[in-house]
Formats: sequence, C-alpha cells, structure tokens
Amino acid sequence: MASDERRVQILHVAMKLFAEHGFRGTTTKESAVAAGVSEAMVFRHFANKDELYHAIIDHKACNHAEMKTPLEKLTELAAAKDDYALFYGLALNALNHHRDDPNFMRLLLYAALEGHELAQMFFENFVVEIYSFLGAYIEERQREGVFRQMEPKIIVRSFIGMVMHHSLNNTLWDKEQNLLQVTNEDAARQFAEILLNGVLTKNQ
Amino acid sequence: MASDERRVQILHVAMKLFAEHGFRGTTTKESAVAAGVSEAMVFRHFANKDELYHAIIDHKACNHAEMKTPLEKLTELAAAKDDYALFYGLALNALNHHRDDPNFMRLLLYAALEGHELAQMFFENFVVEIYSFLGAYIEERQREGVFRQMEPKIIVRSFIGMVMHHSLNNTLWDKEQNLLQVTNEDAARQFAEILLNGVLTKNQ
DNA sequence: GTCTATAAATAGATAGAC
DNA sequence: GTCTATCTATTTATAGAC
Repeated sequence: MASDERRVQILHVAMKLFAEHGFRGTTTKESAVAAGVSEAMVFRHFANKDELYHAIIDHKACNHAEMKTPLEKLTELAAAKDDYALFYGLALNALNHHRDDPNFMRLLLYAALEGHELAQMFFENFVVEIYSFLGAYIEERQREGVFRQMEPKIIVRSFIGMVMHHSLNNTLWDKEQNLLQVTNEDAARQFAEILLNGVLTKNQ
Repeated sequence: MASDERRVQILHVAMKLFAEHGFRGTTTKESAVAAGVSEAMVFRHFANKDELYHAIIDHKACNHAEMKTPLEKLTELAAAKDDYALFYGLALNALNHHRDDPNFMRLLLYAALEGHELAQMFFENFVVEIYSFLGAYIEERQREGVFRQMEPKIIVRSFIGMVMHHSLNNTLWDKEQNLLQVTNEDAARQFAEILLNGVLTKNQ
C-alpha cells in the first residue's frame, strides 16, 4: 500500500479506537492490529503516540470546518428573522451531524475529560462562536420586543443543552436502553417549539 | 492508622484521581503516593485495581441514594401541582449537587465512555426513575389541559438537557472560560421559566 | 500496618533484515 | 513498505522483612 494511503488508513482506525477507549485506553499495538499491520508501521507513519493523536485532531478540525458551512445558511434565516426555521435548522443540523459521526462526540468528551487540546480548540472555534451568533440574534429579537427580557446566553445554553444532551444520550446510552426513540426531525421540531414558546412574549 | 480508616482514605484519594484522569489514566502508584503510603498498601486494602474501582462505585452508589431523599420532597410538590416549584426544585437540587461534587459527573462520564458498570447502574436506578416520575406528572398535567399535547418524554429530555448540559459546561469548561457566569438559583429559575412557558397552553 | 525489593506483564518506541 | 526481534520504561501485583 502507498505511504499516504496507509497513513490515512491507520489514522482512521486509530480514530475509531481513540473514540471508543480514549487516548490512554488505546494502545499503539491495538491500532496496528486493527489496521492489519505491525506496530512498527504505526511508528513509521507517526513519530509517537502523541503525534498520532494530533493528526486525528487536525483531521477532525477539518471536518469541523465543514460543519461551519451550514452555519452560513443559518445566518440567512437569522437575517430573515425566521425564528422557528433558525432554531429548527440549528438543532437538526447538529443532531444529524452527531448521529452520522458519533466518534466525534466521544473524542470530544474524552478530550475534555483528559484535558487535551481538541476540547479547547472546539470550544474556542465553535462554542464561543455559536454563543456569540445566537446571543446577538436573541438580543436583537429582544430589542424588537419579540423575545422576553432575560439573559440571552441562558437562552442559548438552554437550547444547546436540549440538543447536545439529546445527542449525548443517543451516543452513550439510548442505543441499548430505548428510553426515547424519536427521529431527529421530530426532536428538532419539539426542541424549537418548546424554546420559542418559552421565550416569546405572551402577546405574539 | 487503623485498617478501616486507611482503606477509606485511599478510597477517597483514588476517587479524586479516577475522576480526574479516568480508570486507565490513573496508576496505583499515583494513588498510593497521593495517599502518602507505599503502593503495597493499596494492594493490601484492595485485591487489585478493579476492586478499587468497584469500591468507588459502591461508595458513589450510596451517595446517590442520598440524592433520592430530596426527590421525595419533589413528590409533594407534584402532588400540590406546583409546576414552577417542582421544576425549579428539581433543577436547583441537581445543579447544587453537581457543583458540590464535580467528581461524580466526571466519574460518570468516564464510566459511560469506558463502558463501566457505574454508568449502567446510574442509568437504571436514577435516569429511568426520573423519566418515569416526571413523565407521569407531565401526562397528568396534559390530561388536565394545563400542558400542551406533545410527547412527555421529550419534555423531560428538554429540561434534563438544560440542567445537565449546564452542569457539564460548568464542570468541563466554564471554570476557565467564563462564558456564562450565573448562580444556580438564577439558572434553575430561568430553565424552569423557559420550559414552563414552552409547554403551558397559551390560555394559562 | 508499613515498607523495600522484586517479579511479571504490558506499553511505547527502535534496529535492522527483507 | 513491511516485518520480527528487541530494548526501555512503566504498571500491576507479590514476597518478605520490620
């Protein structure tokens, strides 16, 4: 197999294992075996275990850049003041992304717990940005008297909380437990409805 | 130091380390040093590392039993049909608990990711129970026409999501990031307000 | 009850042949 | 590009002295 090809293959295999068992819980030997090569091959393509982890981070950081594209569409919805479409779209986009790439959430959780950079990077590049974007929109809608007066950031946290916690449950538990089976469309719709009814002024 | 006393001391020290670095990320040597004893002492009180982890689980399972006591008070609020007091009390109780014992949430997250029993135990004993309790209450309020008609479990998930995600942020990120500083009382109040406004029928 | 010393197993990483 | 063999450090766990 060509060098680049092999490198990417090991990267993907290792990413899966790191997502399942964490950085400390995955051995280079396991990664090698899962990729169908010897351990020496891992160290030929990556100087050490840390570099392998960083390569995974970079790879995921790229994926994350792709995630931002739909955010631009959300900006249009915000400009059009379409509250429901904005919150629904935000939720559905996140839920679908988490379902299609469950490894990302697990990697991120491990990174946050283990104090790796991926968590910090995600926070600075994505969480801060979405709080800023949604917070500004909410403030605007409050000035217009459409949303009730309350700390904008707590509204953001409430909504992100619904969505993220739902994905977290799907990723960590619900697979087996079957506590709440619902399509992403239904979940996004109901989260958006609850939040908007919760923050709209009574006379809307 | 007396045997029992020493055992508990090592247990507490290890629990802190396991919460910080996870099961695989904590060595018996580290636990011993942190407890101010030799590694041999750890294995005198606990047959092996697994047993040490299980002892921590049991200890936390007891703490969790204490958590249930306030739940009984919530049952009274439910009987009185005091929606706001019920949701506010539920949120404040959880937020305070998470703040006072951040190790619990970290242990639980590690356990869920690493697939240990603590996660399963917590889910079956606590999550299922609260979904059942709140779900039943919501159904009742829907029959009375006070809450809007929608899947009760999605309402539960929305509210638990707000609360848990807020605690998760406080535990994993906000300490340094300062994204949203708010007292638990304020957070609980606003979460309850958003949810109730979100699910109450318009003519309330 | 506590320690030092040490065994046994595993993990990360390298050397050198093919 | 790939492997086997090997080295070193770490980790879990035990033995035996005090």
